[in-house]
Amino acid sequence: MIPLPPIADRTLENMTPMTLNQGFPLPAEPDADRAGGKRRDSRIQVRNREKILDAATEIFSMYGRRGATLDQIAEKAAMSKPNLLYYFPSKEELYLAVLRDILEIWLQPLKELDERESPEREISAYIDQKIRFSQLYPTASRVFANEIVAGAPVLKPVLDSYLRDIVKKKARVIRKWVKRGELADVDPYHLIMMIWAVTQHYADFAVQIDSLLGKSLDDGRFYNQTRKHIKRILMRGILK
Amino acid sequence: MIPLPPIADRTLENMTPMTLNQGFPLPAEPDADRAGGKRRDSRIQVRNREKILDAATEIFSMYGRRGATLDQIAEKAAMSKPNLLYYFPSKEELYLAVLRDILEIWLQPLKELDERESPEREISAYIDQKIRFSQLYPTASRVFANEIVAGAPVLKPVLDSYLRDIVKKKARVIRKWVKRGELADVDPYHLIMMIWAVTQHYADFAVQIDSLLGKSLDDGRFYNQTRKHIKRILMRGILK
DNA sequence: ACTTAATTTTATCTTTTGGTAAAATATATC
DNA sequence: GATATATTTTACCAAAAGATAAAATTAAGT
Repeated sequence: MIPLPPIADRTLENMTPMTLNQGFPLPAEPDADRAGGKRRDSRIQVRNREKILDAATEIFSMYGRRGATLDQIAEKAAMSKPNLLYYFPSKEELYLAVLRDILEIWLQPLKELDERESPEREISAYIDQKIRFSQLYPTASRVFANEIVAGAPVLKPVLDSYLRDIVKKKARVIRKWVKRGELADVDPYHLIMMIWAVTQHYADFAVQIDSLLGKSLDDGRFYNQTRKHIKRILMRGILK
Repeated sequence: MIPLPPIADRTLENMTPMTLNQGFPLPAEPDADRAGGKRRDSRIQVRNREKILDAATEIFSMYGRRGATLDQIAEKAAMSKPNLLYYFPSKEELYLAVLRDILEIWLQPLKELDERESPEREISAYIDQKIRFSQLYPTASRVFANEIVAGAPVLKPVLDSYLRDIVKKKARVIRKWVKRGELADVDPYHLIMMIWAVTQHYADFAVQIDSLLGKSLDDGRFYNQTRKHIKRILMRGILK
């Protein structure tokens, strides 16, 4: 992951898992609670689970939930398939674990839209965070995209409940800004969709962008140019 | 497919395959040219190939190139697997055929950007065409999205050559508008990306939109609201 | 109606894949 | 250093999946 100077103090990187994990709606792992005598979280456990999750993210991003194979993931994680299955009991569980991790960081920024601040500041910060996510976790973004494009076979319940509620709440915030006359008369939902679409595009369709421009968000200059350009057009489009 | 009144005379529907097929850069099927004695294009051929392509589009859109299985496609097309393989010699060939069909209609609208017209008119028409594509061919759009998200394993060469050239040409058109002072100082490439991202989003992430809004582009009212909203924000963002 | 060619079905083969069993090795604890 | 526990490897299995062969059926041309 490419370390770039944080844009604001409200960055994805310095959020603790604790913060992120609050109220997360995917069924949590049974976790074989520590009371059961088994020591979890040994150094080796942590390291290997992480290795596997990284490998899985990459493979799932390229081949999708069904197309990815445990053999590929195991190879990328430099371990045998049964060894991998020692850490995650099945492919489906592994996929779920990957999605859980992604959603944690994907959902966070939206929650922070604060009606007490100006829309200019808040929406600008939101766009920053979204595009930063695209830069920091492009493969994760692609796994997510793949899941949604495929019809959200696994995430549908989450979209229908959790995400729906958050977005509804934030749509109200945007509507308030409009009523206050701080924002042009935009539909909150379409605005949010637009921001998602544009920012995620640079991660999800990275190959295309690379083909057309020979650039990626890894390139700091391109990253900033993209960020500013998106913000310029969108902000112009929605501010009064 | 939902027939809606055409927006302008320049619609996707009334373009002939002839028009679309010009210069298309994916290796064409061997086609066992008719000279070889074998009659092609019997009624039954045409009907079955179409049935298969439709089924394949749907299955590939849900499971991706690797995740889709011939059994699923055959079932959806209501024929046996060997029978399917009688029409398309392999899964890979079938996937290619599907992509070919999609690209034909996907690429067309961009080619029509005309510098002699006003950017207001041309970009507006372009957005219309793109969102119309999302409405008419959402599953096709998803197959394409899947291919790109997966890293364009099959289409990469096309992106690197054909698409690249078209986009470069059209970027020049946009740049000309900017120089003439008819358009704000926008980067042509980012503008094109933005239009793609926003318009395709409504097809590719349709489940998400359905979860959040309970609507889809099939709904004529929603279609028009979306179209106008996108155009309002984008046009405001880029016009002088 | 008869013959030829096109289409479809049945049976089958091989490879890939998710997953298990059990033995072997390494690690930690006393 | 012995013992228990955690981790890894090897060998394997059953189901799924892409593909082929060849027989059976249907349609077309005369």
